[in-house]
Amino acid sequence: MGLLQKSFKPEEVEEKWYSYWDENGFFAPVPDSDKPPFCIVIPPPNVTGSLHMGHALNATLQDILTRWKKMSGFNVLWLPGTDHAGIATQNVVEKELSKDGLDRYKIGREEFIKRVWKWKNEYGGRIIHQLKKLGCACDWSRERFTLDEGLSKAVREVFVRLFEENLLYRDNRLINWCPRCHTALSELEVEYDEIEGKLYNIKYPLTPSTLNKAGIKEGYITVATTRPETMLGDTAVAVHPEDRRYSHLIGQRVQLPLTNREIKIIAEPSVDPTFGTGALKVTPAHDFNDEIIGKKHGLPSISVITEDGFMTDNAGERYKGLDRHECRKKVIADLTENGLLIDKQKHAHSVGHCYRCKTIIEPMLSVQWYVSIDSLASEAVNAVKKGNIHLIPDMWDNNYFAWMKDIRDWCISRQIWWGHQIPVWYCPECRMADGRMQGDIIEHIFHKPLSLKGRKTVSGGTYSHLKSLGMNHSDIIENSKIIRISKEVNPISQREDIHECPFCKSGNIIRDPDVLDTWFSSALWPFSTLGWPNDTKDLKTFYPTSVLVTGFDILFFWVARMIMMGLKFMNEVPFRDVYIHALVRDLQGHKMSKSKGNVIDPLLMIGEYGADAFRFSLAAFAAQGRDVRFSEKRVEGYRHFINKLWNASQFILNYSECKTGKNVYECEDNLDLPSKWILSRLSRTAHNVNRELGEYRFNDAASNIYQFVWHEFCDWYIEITKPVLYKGTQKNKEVAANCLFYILKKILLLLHPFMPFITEEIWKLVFETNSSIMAEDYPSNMRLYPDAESQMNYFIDAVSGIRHIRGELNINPSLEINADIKTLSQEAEAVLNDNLPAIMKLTRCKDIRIGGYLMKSEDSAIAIKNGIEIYISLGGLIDVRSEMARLLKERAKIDGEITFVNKKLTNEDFLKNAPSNIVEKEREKFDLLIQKSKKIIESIEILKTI
RNA sequence: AGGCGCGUAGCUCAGUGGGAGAGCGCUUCCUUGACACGGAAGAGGUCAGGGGUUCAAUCCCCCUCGUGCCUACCA
Repeated sequence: MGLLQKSFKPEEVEEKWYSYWDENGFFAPVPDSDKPPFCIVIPPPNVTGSLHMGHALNATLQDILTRWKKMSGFNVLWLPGTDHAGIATQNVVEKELSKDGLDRYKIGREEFIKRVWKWKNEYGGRIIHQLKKLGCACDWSRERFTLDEGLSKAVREVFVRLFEENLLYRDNRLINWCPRCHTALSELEVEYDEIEGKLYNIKYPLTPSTLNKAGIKEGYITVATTRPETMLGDTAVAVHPEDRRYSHLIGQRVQLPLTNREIKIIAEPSVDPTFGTGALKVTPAHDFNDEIIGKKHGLPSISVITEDGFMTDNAGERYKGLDRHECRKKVIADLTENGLLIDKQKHAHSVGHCYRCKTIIEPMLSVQWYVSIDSLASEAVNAVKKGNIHLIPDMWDNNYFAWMKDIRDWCISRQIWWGHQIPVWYCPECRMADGRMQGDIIEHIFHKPLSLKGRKTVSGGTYSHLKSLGMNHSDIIENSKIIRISKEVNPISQREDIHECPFCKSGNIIRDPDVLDTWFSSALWPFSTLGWPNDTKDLKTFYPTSVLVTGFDILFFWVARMIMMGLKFMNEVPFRDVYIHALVRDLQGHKMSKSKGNVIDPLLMIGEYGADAFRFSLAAFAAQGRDVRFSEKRVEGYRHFINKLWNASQFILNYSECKTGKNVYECEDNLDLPSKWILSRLSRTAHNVNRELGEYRFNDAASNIYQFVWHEFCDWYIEITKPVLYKGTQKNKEVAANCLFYILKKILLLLHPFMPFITEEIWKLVFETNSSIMAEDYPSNMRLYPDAESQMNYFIDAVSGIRHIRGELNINPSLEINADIKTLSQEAEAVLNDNLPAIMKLTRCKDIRIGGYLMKSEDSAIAIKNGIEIYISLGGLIDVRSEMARLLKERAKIDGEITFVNKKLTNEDFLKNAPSNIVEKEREKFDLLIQKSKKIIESIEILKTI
């Protein structure tokens, strides 16, 4: 029997037990098991990530479920992995490159991807390592990565099938562009922040012909804008058709300032006449609303900003090449100089930022790949409506439905290199319907201008043009990047890489340079990780998975898309339940972020308090539907709980020679009241914990166990067994020890999902076994003793009654006293008589008489608890009456619990005789109480007559 | 602007149509043979405010205020 150390040292056991479990296969499901399956796929953290509070909460909850289900007779798989996190990872590696003065174009695509893999292999395992520190029971033999071979195969299969079913298309439209990350983003990847900007009022002069027609010499229309630089790409001014101020100008023309272009004034009902001047400049190439107006009115789109955020040639000689922010200043200056800027006002508006790098995004016209989402989305809505998927808590339903209703086609192409390259090829040699070569509209730009045979320098051009200059296919591909593949070009999508055009057999085919949105591969995660598109055993066993545990921040990014893809490709939902947990905030309720400096590092918490205490805290914090304000103080509190458990175990261990190992229920007749009581309480606790875990009420489950272990088992039962263990008969000792060990065992089992390490440690030490606690059954369906539970109340009332008086009278705990207890029932009297030694021990009484009043002296006091009257005698040490009076006056206490012998002081009496220093407020309070109770009595009477 | 939440003890938060709770903090007492990371006894709340439904409301409904998030708009 190993003796326990003085205190529990988490750092000494966590590593040991984790590798023990892992090496002995406790984390893996059993092949061909006939147990029911239970499966969770982890929300794959970014390879670039390191564990933050959100991950810690997320992983802890999954681990609790995993371990609980495993112990409850399920064949459990918790499948781990990481996400390649396209933009985020590419950014990290690009930053590294820039330290060496390099960029990705200088080293080329192939070399760059090699470097990212190298980075991934070196640093990508960090978060996995951290999950292990937390104790996660993931099956690491099944660990996946969104870019590994199998998942890439799944991605390609999905892409090609969607392509074949015409659910994918390319289109030239306005997208959110991050000039820094140099890629398109989906609308979800744009974060809107309110910023204090300026609203500029600018004069657009009417053209001479317009003035002539109107017969006036001078005139202008004033437009309001927050983005003056985009005026260089304006193609109209729009006013509301019923706006009287402007109705005479509809159809007329204005001179676009700072350019030599004239634009039309159009009527457009979506213009809000009350905003600004009521006249809107229309820039279809750089604003989403303007794009809609432009399409409606057949306006041209003029791009004035490049992919890098600089002004294009279209912006005019004076502005081309300027940074977009610089250009704004210059435009303002020029307008001011020309007297065209009327004024500028402060104006708060929200501006989109890249969710990866926080750069202001730019609406930009470009050709991208899209998924037609409507049919997929309606199936996904049905799955939740029909109850095939439950969102928990269900308040998310509305959000989900609302978002799915307004969903737009999903832009899935990204102009970066790290990711799944789109499995599409284009043949520049094939001809289009109109007879042109497709190469005519595939445009290249050279990495650096190239001299051709010393006579000409080219910086780029269309594929056909470059060929006509004598360049061959590989010259073009190797020295240039593709800047545009027109949407007219015919894409060829294939499951296997192709090397020649299936139509004209040309070997000069060009692969689409873009990669897929990271979320495209994550959308397949629940089935791709189980082996799809192969028909694997895992897929058969574990799909659909049981529950997805995730934060609401990726409900749309990820959860909704998994539902769509799961339904589309597996014909079945990817999971039954979606448990949506809260966000972890700091104590002030702010989001934790590096820039705010309020981040709490989970690993520091584990180091300071141990993984068990930290995990238990997270579980206790995880109330549904509310964000978590993380308080380190509470973690400290739960570390105390661990210490309590450790010490209780140590105490029990001291009496191991007393136990016989007999099943406690076999000798049921020998069980005393407290033992039956604690067994019954244990049973109830286990029942509640099982129910609450099943309902994802982790905090309730945690607090139930906490309450039971500390305030029932330790505070009462252990204390009650002490006199038996110290001085009891051999037989009584045996019964008590058997019970103690039995309950400790069940407590460890109940706690294991929450605190895996300490429970395994104590398990091994106390029960001297070679088998793991993980292999045991979770407590459930134990015997209840309802009579014992109610009878024990007499015991507890008696003890706490005596203690209450002692406390109120400040009787020194070392002082032994006498007590007389009068009960109102035979049952109570019997219960107290049967348990006298324990009661005396717990209350430090030298004598307790039950049934009569022995000491009705002036020097005694009573407490009344649930029908038990308790008198205690103090041996003349204290003037009880004056002491009581002092206390009562001091606190103006009116609950009637404490009073004098022979003269029960009711509330009414007390107030009648109350000294004048009892404030009027107390009297009012009392009156209110009387009224209230009278009302209640009346209403009950009424109810009876009804 | 619309939607979804939240407002309960000094702090962090549970909770319920009939008794107002936990942890931490605070006060008093106690080192008694598991544990001072402990034990015992306490103080402390108009359950945001107002109205309604009900015999009965902290809980259900409505309004107001405060606060957070999501969606949309923001020329």
